[in-house]
Amino acid sequence: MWAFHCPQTPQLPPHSSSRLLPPSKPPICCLSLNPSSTSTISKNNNNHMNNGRIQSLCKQGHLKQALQLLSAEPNLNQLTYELLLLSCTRHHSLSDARSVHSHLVDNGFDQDPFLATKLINMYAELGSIDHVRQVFDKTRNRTIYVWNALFRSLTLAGHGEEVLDLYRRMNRTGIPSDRFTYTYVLKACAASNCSSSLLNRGKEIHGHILRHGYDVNVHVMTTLVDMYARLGCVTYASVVFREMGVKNVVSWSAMIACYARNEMPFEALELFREMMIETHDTDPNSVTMVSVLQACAALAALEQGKLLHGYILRRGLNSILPVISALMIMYAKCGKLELGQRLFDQMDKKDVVSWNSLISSYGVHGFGEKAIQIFEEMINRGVSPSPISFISVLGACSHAGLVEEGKRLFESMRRDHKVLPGVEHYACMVDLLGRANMLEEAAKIIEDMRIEPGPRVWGSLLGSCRIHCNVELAERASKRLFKLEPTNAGNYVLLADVYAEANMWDEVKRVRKMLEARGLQKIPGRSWIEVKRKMHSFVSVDEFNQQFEELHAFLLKLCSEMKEKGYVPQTKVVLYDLDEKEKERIVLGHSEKLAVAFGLINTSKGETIRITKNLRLCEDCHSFTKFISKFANKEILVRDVNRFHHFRDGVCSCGDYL
DNA sequence: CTAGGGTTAG
Repeated sequence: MWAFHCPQTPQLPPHSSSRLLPPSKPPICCLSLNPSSTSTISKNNNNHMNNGRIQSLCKQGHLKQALQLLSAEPNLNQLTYELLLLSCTRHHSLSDARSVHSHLVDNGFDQDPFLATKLINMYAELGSIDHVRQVFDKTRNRTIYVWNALFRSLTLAGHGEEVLDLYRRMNRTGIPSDRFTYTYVLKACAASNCSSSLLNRGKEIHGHILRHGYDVNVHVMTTLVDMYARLGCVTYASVVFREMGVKNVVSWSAMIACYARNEMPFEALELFREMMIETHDTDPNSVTMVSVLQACAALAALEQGKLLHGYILRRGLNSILPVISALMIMYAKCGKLELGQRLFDQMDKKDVVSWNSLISSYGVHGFGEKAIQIFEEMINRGVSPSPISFISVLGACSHAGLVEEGKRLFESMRRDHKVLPGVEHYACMVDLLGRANMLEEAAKIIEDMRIEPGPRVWGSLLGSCRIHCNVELAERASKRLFKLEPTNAGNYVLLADVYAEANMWDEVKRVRKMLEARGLQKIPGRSWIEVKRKMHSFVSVDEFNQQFEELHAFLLKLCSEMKEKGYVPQTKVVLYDLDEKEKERIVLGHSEKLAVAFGLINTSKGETIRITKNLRLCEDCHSFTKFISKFANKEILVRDVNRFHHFRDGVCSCGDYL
């Protein structure tokens, strides 16, 4: 039904329709106003000089002098006000903006929708959202430009929900949206913190877009892909993407980024390949490369990553900072820390993200002291640490068990660097203390938090409780977590792990029932390995895999040999109360061990094995792999869902903190 | 006044 909208083609009136609006006349007469034949000019003749002088002072950046003329000049025209407002924006001066605004009000220009748009954009730029709302509220003639300016400002300031409410209001007034409106409201849907109601709003807007024929607009459709991507609806995103008639490099990049962001790195690489093969006029650019590199990093696909590096060099994209950061991280996560360091050393310009990338590179490899050292060097070079610098360095402390250093850095962040701790930082601290078995202190940190502890924080605590088998605290943390993210299966599994460790089998059963009752299930374990530039995939106890028999026999033999040398299967990871032999059989069928076996058979002597997993590495696979790295003298790299393990000579870079 | 990207983590 066309309740409030008329079906219309997206052809739009030129922006300047209301540009030369005389201040006090009602807007209706302005719509057909011909800019070249208006009374405005003759009216302005007598002060034409002052307008001209103020305008040129604005253009030259002399805002203060322009403002001095302003006080003695009541007859300014629209263009002069526009230039004054732009100049205030450029000078970041809210007080000057206020005085130009009130001058404009005094002279009856405050109902000019063109200037209202400019005022809104200016206040948004100056960070004063209250003034944005005020201008909007006082503007009676709300053209689509005025609405769009409001939506844009509120969206950029993170007031997504408010935009969606206002969008409803606009629809009720009967003003049709244009292509800009759609991009802003879609962004507002995506920018708000994920909730299912937002997804419904997004779908509703999607419907409006189709009904009004805007599905031919590349910008609108790309934003739609991105919205679904950010809300985690990969399927919707890909349907929209596939049905787009015209795609450009931005649309392709948005879809590739969607896969990379939603833990589907395979699909990201596959789509990239498709883009390379099937499009003739859309070459990937630096933005595309960044997402593809992330996918390689997630898969620890070093060979693919090296090919991309070559391509980046050939295309001359190798001096773009985001590309280099992404390359550094890719190399680090593929176990080639020194290659990332070399890239860093060769950069002639570095920004804070380059530094952060290096810090976290050392962090994931378990080199905590080195990470701190780089962090300090960054500060000494005059680069201010960002919130993420602290997450990176605190994460590194936590991996390396550097409790005191971590505390010291946490205290310095607000005091010395004016960085306010966010939930992520608290999560790092909880992790740091929790891993070091200072669980009470970790719980205390949460109690003392001034902001609402999110799922990350409670998740850190639960994770630590699992390591140190603290049933009581684990129950407290999971209670909160089940409320905050009821559909995250991982939390239930963690709690069940704690109970199993404590031999509380009835409780294990109870948690499993909770999972089932909510229609959730443990995600089946899956591992990938790159051999000769090809990825091979394994599922736990995968009888359908053609090589399963061979691999399983190989593992059985290996296992018994290792047992003689002291390997003890960690069967407690099996969450069923079965007998020991059966448990051993189950853990030996874990996908990661199949991948390790495949790697041992199919790689040459000095070659590193690189494996990726969709879940956390289980304790048995971890100790098994540690053992093998010594026993078979193999370097093995495993990329977890949330961590990175570099096994060498019987030890792991994670320091046994899974 | 429109669209895509870097560093983080249980």
